[in-house]
Amino acid sequence: MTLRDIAKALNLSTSTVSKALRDSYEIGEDTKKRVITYAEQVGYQPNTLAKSLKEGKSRTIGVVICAIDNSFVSQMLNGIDRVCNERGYSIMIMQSKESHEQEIKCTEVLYGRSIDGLLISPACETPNVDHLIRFQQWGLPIVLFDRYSDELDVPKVSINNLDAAYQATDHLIKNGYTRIAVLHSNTSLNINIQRLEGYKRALHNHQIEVREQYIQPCNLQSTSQLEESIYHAMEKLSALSLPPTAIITLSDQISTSSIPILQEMGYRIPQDIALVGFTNTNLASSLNPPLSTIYQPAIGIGETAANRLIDIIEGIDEEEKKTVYLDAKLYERASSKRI
Amino acid sequence: MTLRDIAKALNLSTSTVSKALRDSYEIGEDTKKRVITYAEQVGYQPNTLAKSLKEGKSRTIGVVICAIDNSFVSQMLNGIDRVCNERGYSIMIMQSKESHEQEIKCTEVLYGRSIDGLLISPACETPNVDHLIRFQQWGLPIVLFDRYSDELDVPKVSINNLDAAYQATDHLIKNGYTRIAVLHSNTSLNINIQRLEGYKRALHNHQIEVREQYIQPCNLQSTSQLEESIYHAMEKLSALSLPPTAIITLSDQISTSSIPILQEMGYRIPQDIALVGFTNTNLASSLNPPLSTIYQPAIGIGETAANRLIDIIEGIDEEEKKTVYLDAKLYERASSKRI
DNA sequence: TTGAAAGCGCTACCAT
DNA sequence: ATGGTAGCGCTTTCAA
Repeated sequence: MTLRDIAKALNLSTSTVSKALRDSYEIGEDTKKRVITYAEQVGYQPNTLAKSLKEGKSRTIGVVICAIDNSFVSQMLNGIDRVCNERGYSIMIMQSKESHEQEIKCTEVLYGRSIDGLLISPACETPNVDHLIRFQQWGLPIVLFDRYSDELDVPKVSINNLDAAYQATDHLIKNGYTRIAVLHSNTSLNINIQRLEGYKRALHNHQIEVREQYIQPCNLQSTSQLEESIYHAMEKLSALSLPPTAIITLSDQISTSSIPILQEMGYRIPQDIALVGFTNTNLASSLNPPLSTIYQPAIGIGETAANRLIDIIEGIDEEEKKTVYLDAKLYERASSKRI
Repeated sequence: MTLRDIAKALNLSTSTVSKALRDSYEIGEDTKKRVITYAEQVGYQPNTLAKSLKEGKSRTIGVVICAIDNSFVSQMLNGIDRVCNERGYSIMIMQSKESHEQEIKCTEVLYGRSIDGLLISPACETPNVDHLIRFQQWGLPIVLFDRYSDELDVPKVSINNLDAAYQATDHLIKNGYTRIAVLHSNTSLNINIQRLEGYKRALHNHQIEVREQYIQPCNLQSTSQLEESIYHAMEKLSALSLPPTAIITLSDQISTSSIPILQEMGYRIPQDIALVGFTNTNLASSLNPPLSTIYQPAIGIGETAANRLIDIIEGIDEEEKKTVYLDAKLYERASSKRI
């Protein structure tokens, strides 16, 4: 059922029908009524593809994330989705699976599908943004969310990563822990660098020496590689002459994967090792023991990023380059209590 | 950068360029090379919109789920995504938020966006499928996954719901529990009916009377309503003259929401109340106590559904109406151990 | 107030 | 082997 079909049936021209359905002032009330009634009756659905092609915009936003099946990520997507629906945009989600190559493929597919803008949280693997710079030069609006890189001059939405890691570390120190290790994402993405910096700064402010052996990278490429790398990191840490008495896991993926592994390895938490994790799972308080967490405003990150991107697309953004940092929140629970 | 731009630059016609890029036998090798080289050099990206409009297919699949931020759902989406990527389709995901009205809106938006097919897991609210029947009559291929309704004559992919609930109930009975309550999704969707049926059949096979007061509906509309309804259900159950000694939660949403609530209400698990939950969270074994679960092959459900839908779209499906039931698996953990 | 026609970028048919 | 052209469904300008 197309405009032409309606036009033929009502003995009108397609342009009249088009205008009538868009409630144009040019069309008489009676004609409008006739058209609208008929269209409803036959269940006319405008062809968005044709409209998009004609108008040069698709009202579709591309979203690239590392993996969809992660509580933090899916909450951000929820925020993005809410805003996009509200403002009349559809989203096309693709997963980079932390692979740089895959990420490039995702962006190319999305660009080919005429997205009006791109929301992307880059893969950990190689924080190279040449492909994004190319798309930016071609005029594609881009907003980075959660993970970001300073190499790309676009709006960014994230949290106060330094502060979040500082809070976690400071909390552990105040609870009597001084030998604190971190499990991080092994990427030079800003988000990771900043979190490591927050960790170091907290140690420094408490006159605690930073030990490089306490800083262990994890491999996020796949679940199995992540689990393996956490296992190896823990083995390395426990083999140290001064093994750590506390651990901070710097991402949701690492946190949720670490918990079962630590338990399997026989660590008692917090007696053998205290734990604070960056994670948004709503099961944190139900874990054994309840997990102290750095909780990020995931929905807010998604909403803010989507709103900013659409603002840019629609040309109503003022300070478009300013990065927005939301606040993460520390929830103190038993996994990091003073012993 | 369009075909015409390339054609102009190389002094060719658009049709020649089009054919050259699609490696047509009609085009000479040298011309092909010239075109391909130039296209790569200027970073030509074909306009998928135009292609879709022309060809009458978008290579896009619409996916409607209740909510994206749920471990089970996001795992299914992961499976769908994998298959779609592999087979050259993009997906457009929309959330019904368990609202029937919202679900209709989702399907209409997706249909308007010229999807080639629809993967849908209907909302709990009102299992009315008239809108789907309409789309089906208009020729839109549809596959139901996870949740399904017999009212709609399309391929379905789910699990052996009756068997899954039977397993959970049987397990509890064998561990000595006879007063077993269920928290269910309050929907007449097949999936829920079947699970309740499995529960009843297990009781029956063990000569245990089915008490209707033990069967409590929950309201999935929103997180807060869900939590409230679980709370009320538990209050009702504990007020009974013979309160239950075990509970089965019949969906991922209910399971993950129940755990913190039961703990807050002061129930000791399994001493005061044993628990078996339908859930795919990978934190089940890390909970306090480790949670016995019915684990569904979520990725497999997604993959199977996506493959069947694409088979239908591409006309290579044979037994297209047969429903596929995958097996769920019971993991026995401490939350339901014999006391 | 209504209609004719061009054109968005692409493919496919038919000429050359 | 290459090119011209119609047309996918829509919006928009200009004419009637």
